[in-house]
Amino acid sequence: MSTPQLEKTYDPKAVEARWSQVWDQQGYFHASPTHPGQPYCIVIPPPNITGSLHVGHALNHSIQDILIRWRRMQGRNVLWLPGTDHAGIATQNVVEKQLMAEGASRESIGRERFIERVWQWKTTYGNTIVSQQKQLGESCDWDRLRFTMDEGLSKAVLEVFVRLHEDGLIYRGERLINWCPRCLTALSDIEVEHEDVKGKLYTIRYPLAKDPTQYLLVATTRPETMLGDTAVAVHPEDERYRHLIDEEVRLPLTTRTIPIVKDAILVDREFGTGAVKITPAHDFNDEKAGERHHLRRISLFNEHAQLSPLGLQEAQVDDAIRGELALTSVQDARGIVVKELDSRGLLAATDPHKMPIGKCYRCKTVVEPFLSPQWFVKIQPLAEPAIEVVETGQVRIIPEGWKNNYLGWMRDIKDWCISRQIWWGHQIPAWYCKGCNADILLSTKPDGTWVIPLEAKPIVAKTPPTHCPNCGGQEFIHDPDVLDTWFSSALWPFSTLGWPEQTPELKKYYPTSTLVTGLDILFFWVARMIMMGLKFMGDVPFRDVYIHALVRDVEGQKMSKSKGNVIDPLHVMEQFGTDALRFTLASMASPGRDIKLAEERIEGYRNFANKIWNAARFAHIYLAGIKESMPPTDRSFPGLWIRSRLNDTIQVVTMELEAYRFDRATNALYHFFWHEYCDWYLELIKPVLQDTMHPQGSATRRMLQETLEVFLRLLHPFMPFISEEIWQTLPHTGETIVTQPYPVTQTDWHDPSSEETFHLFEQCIGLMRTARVLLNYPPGKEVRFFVTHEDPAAIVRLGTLEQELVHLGRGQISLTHVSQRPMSNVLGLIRDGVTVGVSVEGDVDLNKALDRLVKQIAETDRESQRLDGKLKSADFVSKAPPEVITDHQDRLRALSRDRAMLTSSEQQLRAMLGA
RNA sequence: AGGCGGAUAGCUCAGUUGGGAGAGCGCUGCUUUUACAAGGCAGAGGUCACAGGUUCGAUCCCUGUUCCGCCUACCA
Repeated sequence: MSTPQLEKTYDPKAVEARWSQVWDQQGYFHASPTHPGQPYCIVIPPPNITGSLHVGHALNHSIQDILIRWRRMQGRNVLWLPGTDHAGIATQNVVEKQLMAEGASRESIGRERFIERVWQWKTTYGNTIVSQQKQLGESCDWDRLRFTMDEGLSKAVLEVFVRLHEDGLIYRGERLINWCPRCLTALSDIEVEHEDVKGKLYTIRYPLAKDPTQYLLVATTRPETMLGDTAVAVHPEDERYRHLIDEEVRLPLTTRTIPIVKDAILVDREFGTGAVKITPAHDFNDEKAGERHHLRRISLFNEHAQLSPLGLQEAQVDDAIRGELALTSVQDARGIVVKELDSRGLLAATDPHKMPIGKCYRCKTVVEPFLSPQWFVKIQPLAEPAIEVVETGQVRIIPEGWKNNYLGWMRDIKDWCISRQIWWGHQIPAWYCKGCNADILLSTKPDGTWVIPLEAKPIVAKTPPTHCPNCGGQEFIHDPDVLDTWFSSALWPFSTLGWPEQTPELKKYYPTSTLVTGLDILFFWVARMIMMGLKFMGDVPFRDVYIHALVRDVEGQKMSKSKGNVIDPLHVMEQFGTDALRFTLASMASPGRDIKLAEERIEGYRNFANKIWNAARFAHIYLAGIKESMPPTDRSFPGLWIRSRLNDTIQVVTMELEAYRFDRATNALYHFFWHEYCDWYLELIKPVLQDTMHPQGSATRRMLQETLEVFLRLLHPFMPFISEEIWQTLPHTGETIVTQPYPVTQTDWHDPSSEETFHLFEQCIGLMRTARVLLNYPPGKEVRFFVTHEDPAAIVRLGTLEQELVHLGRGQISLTHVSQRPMSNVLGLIRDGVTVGVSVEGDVDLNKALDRLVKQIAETDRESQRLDGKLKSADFVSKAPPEVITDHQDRLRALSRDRAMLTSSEQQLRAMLGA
């Protein structure tokens, strides 16, 4: 419990450290299926164990924490389930680097010891991000922290794999897959990033077999793959080539001849020469074309993307260049092939050409289409129900614009390659009987890894088989591949809740409520969770998917370490406070727009935190006597007005949270507190508070205390630390703001009358202050004001505010009827019917005031003419709705009323200037 | 190539049944007054990208154009 003596500026560091510890120790975030209330559950998108908190996490987690704290305060049975994922390739890379530094390698220590090393690494470094999350104030149930390689989650993975296999939805196949020659593993389609590069388009002469003096011109961007061509395709309706169909060409640099086939799908007559080489083992389109024409697949490369001697042999490459080509990289091979074609007069042209290339999303190495046996998920049957639940709105995607993005991708989805040739991850639960597969299981790689040919018969089971059901053999080889990390992530919403066990948690919290994520993993993760959730739980994994923006730098560039434009959230939290960072991110989370984050914005909200802090300091000066909260009896204008505004703010914030409009919710909080509560309310009640004998004193102090306390609860999900810190110093019940009820609107707080009065008051004070500035009167100077209004009711209203007008206007106030206002030595300012006259004293420059009046008259005239023009239009009067016409008429009348006053005031000024 | 999004004040962005253009930051002037100079007060600043259309009326709805961004993709 902190003392009410608050420092002059808010120092977040000590406060944050203290409260994160208390919250955690007291178990306020602990969830239980036995708690009361409607369940509200979010599972965190598991950050990867090699990562540390970046600003994207900060945004993602801040939003979730806002939702979670808000729902918790609303009395829901809240569970925010944290965890991390094992990030197969990334983590393996990190540990391999460590080994390399020690002069060792994964291969040298072997699979078992390598995996031990990874676990060791995970224990030492894998929780970095978790402690950083706690620093951000995340109110996760940390007791339930999960990891994708945990025993329970691994059990779920086995269960899912085996059941999908039984259902025929997992199969082994030999197909072209994306292969990273650096990571030495397969990648799924979406783990490949496409990028346009400047390449070259080579046009090559393929001599006709029956007449080698004639050529077919073939264009390609990858000449080195021509060695593996098994056909050339032309369009069936292309007059240029129709006579060549079913003829053969001699494949340059080889001793082979290959057929010319017709293919309307592959060939675009407009592009290049209209003739396309088909290389089924090195291009995804060619693979399909090869199937259509029953072509042989010649795989040229080894796993390092070097030309393999075996491949060169199979391709019947000329002996003369085979030695030169063997074990060269793609780049080198290209040079050799092009040089060789050129020297033989077969290179017809080389043109610059822009083309897309695929890169590994983890290491940015150029990915090769590679022919190899892999495990796949047959995705179509899983995708169909996952499309339906989004179409019917059982899963809502917010903002809705992304829905089509999702549906489009899902409708065109391709089978998912789930096997990875790495060691860190869930090893595939498939075994091969040594006896049955004796003939084909002979080869092993240098590192001891078995190569499992496609023909091998796997036994898929949750536990290793003891004897072969076929031959009774008892020796087995475990499939060396591991599963794609996203395979286990796809089970996250139910595996973390205990599935396949039917735990109370699973029953209570599944389906979860909301998933908060960035667009970048909509396909990687969200789509797959929906498919797996429907398949294994028979229900959607979550009701709402909120997709937030990407955080970019001030210039709108993606943040990256190499560009040096990364904003480190921990540094920002250190500098400006965690609450400021959270509030900033929330305030910028407008739907459908990326966030350009600049430090100045965070500084601005640091100032907001400080403003709240100082308002609390102010309150403490006068709340010393109040030890417990009591219902306010304040019936004064400032109290009723601010309570009405607070009520409205509660309504807006709640509504915007329901709509996931964090930007608008924060704006409402900011505007209310700074520009209504501090600028007006606190200023208005100062005279009452400062007069210890004031009859309204007690009631005013209670209202001050109550409104501040309610505001802090309203603010808490957004700025958890400062709200807790201040709340603790105010009279309160309960031990923490974390579990207090979220404010709800109250009909008797709504007070339109005092809001209307305030509007009038604000205009009046505004004119008084403007007048002071126009006449260069010092702020402290006692000035005499004459306030009038055309509407007698408004004068009565203003009459009740005389004390307040005197206080904030800093001068004497005379409320008079319009006809009675003094006409000499007075500057009159007018706005919306309010007239404020200021006595002109001393030697002041009136030209500034005159300029303002002249300008205002011109504006008034312009607007009057616009309105008058509309009202004179027969079309407008006959077709516009009556209330719009009335409104126009009212505004025109008010303008001409103001104008009369303005010109009269102008004349007075001119008279004074002339004198 | 296709799809989606964006273009509003110097900057970052709000702005829904179409009817007087807003905020924050920055800027200018005044101001150290007892919650806060990380403050207070006042103020300047905008053909709502461009061209058409629908409408009595368009920042908003429709069509087209330009520019920027993102995603998807098999132009070899």
